[in-house]
Amino acid sequence: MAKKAHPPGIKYAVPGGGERTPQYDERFAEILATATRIMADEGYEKASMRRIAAEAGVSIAGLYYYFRSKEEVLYLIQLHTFDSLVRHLKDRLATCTEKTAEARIRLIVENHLSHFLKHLPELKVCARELDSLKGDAYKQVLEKRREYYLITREVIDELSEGSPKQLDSDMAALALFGMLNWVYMWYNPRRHRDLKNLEDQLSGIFIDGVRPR
Amino acid sequence: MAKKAHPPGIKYAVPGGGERTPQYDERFAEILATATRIMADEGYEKASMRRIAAEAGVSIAGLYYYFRSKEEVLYLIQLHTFDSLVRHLKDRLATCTEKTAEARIRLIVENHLSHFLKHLPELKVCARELDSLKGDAYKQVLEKRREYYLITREVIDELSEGSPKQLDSDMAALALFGMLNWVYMWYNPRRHRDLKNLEDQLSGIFIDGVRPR
DNA sequence: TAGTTGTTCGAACGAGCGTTCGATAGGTAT
DNA sequence: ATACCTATCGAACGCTCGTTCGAACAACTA
Repeated sequence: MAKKAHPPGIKYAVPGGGERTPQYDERFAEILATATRIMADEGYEKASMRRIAAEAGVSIAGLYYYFRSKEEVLYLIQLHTFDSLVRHLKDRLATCTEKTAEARIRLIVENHLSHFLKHLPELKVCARELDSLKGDAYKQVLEKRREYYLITREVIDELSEGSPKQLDSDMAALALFGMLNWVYMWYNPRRHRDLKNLEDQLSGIFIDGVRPR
Repeated sequence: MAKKAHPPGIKYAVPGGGERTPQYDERFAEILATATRIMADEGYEKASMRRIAAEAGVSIAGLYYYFRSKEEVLYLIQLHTFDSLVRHLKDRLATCTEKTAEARIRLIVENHLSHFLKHLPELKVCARELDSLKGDAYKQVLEKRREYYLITREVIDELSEGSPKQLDSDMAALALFGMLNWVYMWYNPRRHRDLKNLEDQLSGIFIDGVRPR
């Protein structure tokens, strides 16, 4: 009968933990990409499993061979995206030769925005649907977000060291994420082709806003 | 029979344009407030007319005596909110004795955040559901948003005058709105009771980030 | 009193939703 | 040839959705 292809024993698949045959993984990734695009366009609630199935070229029942539920689809998008975001950031911070806090902030902004450009629908879904998950799935994603948040706040603390104004590094970090996550509301691939300029503008404002004079 | 209570001749009611009896207006406002709270909690798509009706103490059909459609409810929330936001801002800018650009930016931030505190659900709906409207309704709300945007950008231009760095005032304005509109994602009435501090932190970062040294 | 008008409602309609079930076809191993 | 495993599907279930219809009730007007 073979009804369940989902990895047994764990509630949800984790990145790199549920692989089967290469064909399975490829199809899985294809469908997930389609779902991400539709959820980015329409929002999580409005994106229907029927439409995801149709655009991915699979039947509705076929969809449930790869995913346990609609919520799991959203969970996987968010988990993969934040995981990849954090992993890249750690890599680049580790191999960064520049040791100044300013350079590190620029690296964080650059990492976030280049990820954003490369995975626009993913980041859009993550920014908009942060609160749509519940229970364990929410907590697991929150954990990844928190990791990202803590790394950033630490660099901000370093940057603002010795400043005469009493900067609240929590609020500063949230202000930075606000700038960065709001980008999906106005970013236009044609009008903002110069990614380097976008990075410089945003990190410039933030760094001068936080660093002591 | 008297089926239509909606103001005749215009597609949608405008603020101050569709008034009827005081009782009607009061009930209208009550229901709209309930709808706003639910849409802020659940999101536009997930907020059902049935739940809005139930929590407002009215039947489903009764709801449609006051509103033509669910989309009109969202439209009215956004229109009223942005209208009030812009109107207050203009008032305060006009009666502002301080003439420096810095003081004006602080005023914009203060106006935005105090509005935010006073109308938390409204601002939350506006920030999250900016793209959920279509057609004329979307355009009309966009017009109000644009007015708000232009006022802000002008003050930013003034503030950054004479700066050595080539600041893109469009991006700077969008960065500011990002900071401000993201607040609803992390703001906690208990943890951030000191509104003045929140205002100072955010305007401080932005002003020092934009102003020439 | 009879008629009009503003407000409210129960009940339903048609559509779409997420999800499940049992079956089927092809490949692989015994 | 038989048994099993993977991948896929058509069809349906039960439910909720936004919206509408015709009727009822109260209040005012002629």
